[in-house]
Amino acid sequence: MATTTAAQRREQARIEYDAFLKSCPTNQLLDRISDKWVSLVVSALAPGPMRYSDLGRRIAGVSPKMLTQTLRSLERDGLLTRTVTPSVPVRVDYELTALGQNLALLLTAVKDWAETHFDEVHRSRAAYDAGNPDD
Amino acid sequence: MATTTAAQRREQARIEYDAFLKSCPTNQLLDRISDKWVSLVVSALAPGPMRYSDLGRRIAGVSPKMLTQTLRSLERDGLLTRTVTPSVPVRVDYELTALGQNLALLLTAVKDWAETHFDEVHRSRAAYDAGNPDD
DNA sequence: CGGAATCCGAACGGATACTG
DNA sequence: CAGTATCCGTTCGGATTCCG
Repeated sequence: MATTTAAQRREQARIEYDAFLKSCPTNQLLDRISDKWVSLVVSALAPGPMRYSDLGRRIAGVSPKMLTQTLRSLERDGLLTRTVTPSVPVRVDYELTALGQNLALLLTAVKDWAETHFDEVHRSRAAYDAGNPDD
Repeated sequence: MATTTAAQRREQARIEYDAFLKSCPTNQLLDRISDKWVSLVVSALAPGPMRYSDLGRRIAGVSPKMLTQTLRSLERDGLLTRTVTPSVPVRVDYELTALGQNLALLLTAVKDWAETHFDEVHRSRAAYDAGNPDD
């Protein structure tokens, strides 16, 4: 019976471990906000409310699918509100909640960091690549 | 010749646009640091240097592949240094650079935010899901 | 110990087309 | 205008195996 014990133990460990990971709130939430589109959307909405197509134009490179998907998840997480105005052409506004504004401060800081230190990173990259040309 | 113009124009626009995106430093770098493993590794290394296997144990859930991959990209970007000590069993230490420490402050703040506000987010999620059970 | 290489399923994400 | 639905290539990332 020793033939299956190792595999079984590993499987068992994997299951328990998986449950542990799913129960770890930080990991979950961190994974959610560590998303490219999340950063961009939240940063874009930081100054004030914006319409769907305005967001699409401002963010540049986002597909309708990703934009909607990101907005939905942010709405679900209570980071922004979605307001539908049933005019002749429908109008939908998105606005950060207090919680969202809170997060925006952090993400904007990260964005600023990226802008500020990009040249350093870029130089470091070039130096690294010069050392390992065949990577 | 109008038959191909539309497609060609779209293709052309896509190429130009792609070049624009690739030339946009912020987007690039933001995408890089908006990574789950990057946050975790940088946070883990914030207090001080750590060995490869210590990182693997501390981060919990990272595969050797992802850990190495993340460490390599961070080293390439000049956010950490890799020091090999050729002992009998090889020993490799990873340590944040000044730039890495700098980023660590921000990412740790984000991590703390996630821990602090998780319950709010979780409640919001439950409420949202209650309203749209068949999503 | 600290990786590198490979395989492979799952998920991400873009393009397109259609709806209300 | 503000999406939704589908297709489909690309990437992510875990498991496994092997090397110095």
